[in-house]
Amino acid sequence: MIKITLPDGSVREYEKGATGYDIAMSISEGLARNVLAAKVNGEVWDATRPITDDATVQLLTWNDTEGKSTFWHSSAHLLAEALEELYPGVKFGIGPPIDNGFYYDVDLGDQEFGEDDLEKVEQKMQELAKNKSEYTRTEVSKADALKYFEEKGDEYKIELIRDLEDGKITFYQQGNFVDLCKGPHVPNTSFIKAVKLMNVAGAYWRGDEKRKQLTRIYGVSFPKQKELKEYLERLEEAKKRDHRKLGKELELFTFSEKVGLGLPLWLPKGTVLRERLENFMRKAQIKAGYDPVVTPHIGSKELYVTSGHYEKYGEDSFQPIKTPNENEEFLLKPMNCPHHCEIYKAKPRSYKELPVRLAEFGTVYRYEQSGELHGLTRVRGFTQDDAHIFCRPDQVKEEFIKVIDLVLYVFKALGFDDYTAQVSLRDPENKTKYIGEDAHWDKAEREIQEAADERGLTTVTELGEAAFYGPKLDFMVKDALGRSWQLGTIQVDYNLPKRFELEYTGADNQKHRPVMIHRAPFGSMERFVAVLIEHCGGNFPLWLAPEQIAILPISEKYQEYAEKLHTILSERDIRGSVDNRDEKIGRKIRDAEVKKVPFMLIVGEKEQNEERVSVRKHGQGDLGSMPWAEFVDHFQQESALNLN
RNA sequence: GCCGAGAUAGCUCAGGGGUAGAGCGCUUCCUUGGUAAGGAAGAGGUCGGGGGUUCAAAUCCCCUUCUUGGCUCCA
Repeated sequence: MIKITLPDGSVREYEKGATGYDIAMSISEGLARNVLAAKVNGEVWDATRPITDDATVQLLTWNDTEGKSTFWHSSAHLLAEALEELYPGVKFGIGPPIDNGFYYDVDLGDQEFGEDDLEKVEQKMQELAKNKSEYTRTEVSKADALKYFEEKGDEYKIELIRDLEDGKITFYQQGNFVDLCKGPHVPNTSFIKAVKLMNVAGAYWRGDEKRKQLTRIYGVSFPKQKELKEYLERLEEAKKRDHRKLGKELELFTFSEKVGLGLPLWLPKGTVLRERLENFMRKAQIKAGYDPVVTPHIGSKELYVTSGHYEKYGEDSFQPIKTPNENEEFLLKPMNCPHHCEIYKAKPRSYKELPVRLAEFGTVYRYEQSGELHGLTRVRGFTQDDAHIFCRPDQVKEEFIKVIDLVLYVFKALGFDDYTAQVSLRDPENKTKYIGEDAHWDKAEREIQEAADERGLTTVTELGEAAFYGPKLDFMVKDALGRSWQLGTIQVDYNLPKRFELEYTGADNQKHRPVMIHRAPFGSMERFVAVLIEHCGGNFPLWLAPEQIAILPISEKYQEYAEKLHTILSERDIRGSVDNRDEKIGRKIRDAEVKKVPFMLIVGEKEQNEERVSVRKHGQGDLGSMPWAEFVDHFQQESALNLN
């Protein structure tokens, strides 16, 4: 007999070799039907794998993240089985579960595969699922594993096996399909009741663009048909919040082929929104001790040779522009920091004046691969809410913490509570990618982590994600479709001060080198606005709304009063317009609701005679009538709540 | 840049080898109204661009530009 400890702390005895499924059965049949896998001593196992020693066991169902990924992993195998039946000779790369479903990378040889083929594969998967084929696990020797795939002619699996340790290799088989896999899997294919293949994409083998591109098939699956339906509905809902769609509908921004790809044009309403945000940030920065500066959009090539950016990115950038006579080369600025370094150098600095914090809404231009451009989140010209802090080495951590506070203040003001703080460090395997001294890197990496800890941030650490000149702390936020974007960023840099020979005079009357911190709480105005649009679904906080009120006269008889109100409100910095179209009030209300205008002021005979307004709030309906002065008070209170 | 999908009226989209379609928007007229679409009429498109096949191409084929789902990249 063996002793099994369950998550509630209870201990039960079972026969040696009992499985997760057996344990579930002993609790309830309903649970047994839903068990997808079992976590045995912290490791996820098949629910059908015998447990031979005392263990702590947690049964995993669809409600557990690990249960879901087991389910999706098994679905990927089912996809592979279907593909093998439909496309004999297909070779397989990898087929893992992901956040929302699974994929399999396959090499279909000369056979063409497009989105039209997905349905056929989907049907085959459903057909195979009904066979209730068990996923069986076998341990194989490295030699046997290689032999199997050599005979099958699958060079990708062979490559994977070569990197594995003999004695730790397992195969899984369901139906006629055998795959190299460490598992675990759900007991059998009939668990998979609903499947949807989402799309096809190209993906380089092992993520290396120099290697062969495989066909990646993405799918999602569920234990119930209803859950698939709900998932697809949620996806539809999310698409309605897509900033590209709302940006067009709400007339915030546009693109023009003639202007160029990845170069956003801000429409009047989008500009109002952006300027509100900029002013908000300006105020916050002044309060935090920043000095605004302004620098040109271009800089001499020499500036970037000095900074090291030219060496690193010169080839992959917009190419230099030249003066007609002297042939001097200038670059569109891809960064603001070199300019700011020169501002720092404009006069001798004393340790007493540090930290110097130079802030600029600096527009930069970077060549991004055409396939990577995406709405406002990935563009070729964008404005950073940039600033560079020049401080003494002993001030780094304190300054870092102050910047974290600023970022958190901004996020809080805008209701961004669902973000991830990511500490991006060097790839320890590949230090040549980075410039600067080891000791500096180590100190900076340590200080970033300490600063994050002191502010209670939950962080994830990513190796190899650091900038080439220093480690950073990034704030990542997901868009409507679950894609992760970097917003705020804070980066320590020991490199540029050295390259630009920045100095300050210390208390010892000696020259010392300052440390630079690059930081941008929004990141870029473009990306931030994109994520903000999706975050609030186009229903902006009152202080940001491009149009805060719509004045709606019942008929043209009350237009004069409506115009008078408009003037009164404008004088009080309330943004809005009069809808004087020849339409009924119901229509005007509908249109203002669709445009997501926060307040509608309906004025007719009663209101005109008594100097009142009937107030209607977006999404809430009629709030009744009040004297216009009372509305102004109410409005100003509400818009002031948001720190602006 | 690479793989897949797409581009038809201002917007959202249907159609598909033989006279270019709908809804919304726009213009004009009627209507002067009370909390999410009043009525009528009208204007508006070389079907992204170029080439080919055909008696005939928006439709089929090739090239190209842009958009888009991914991959790679991202100072």
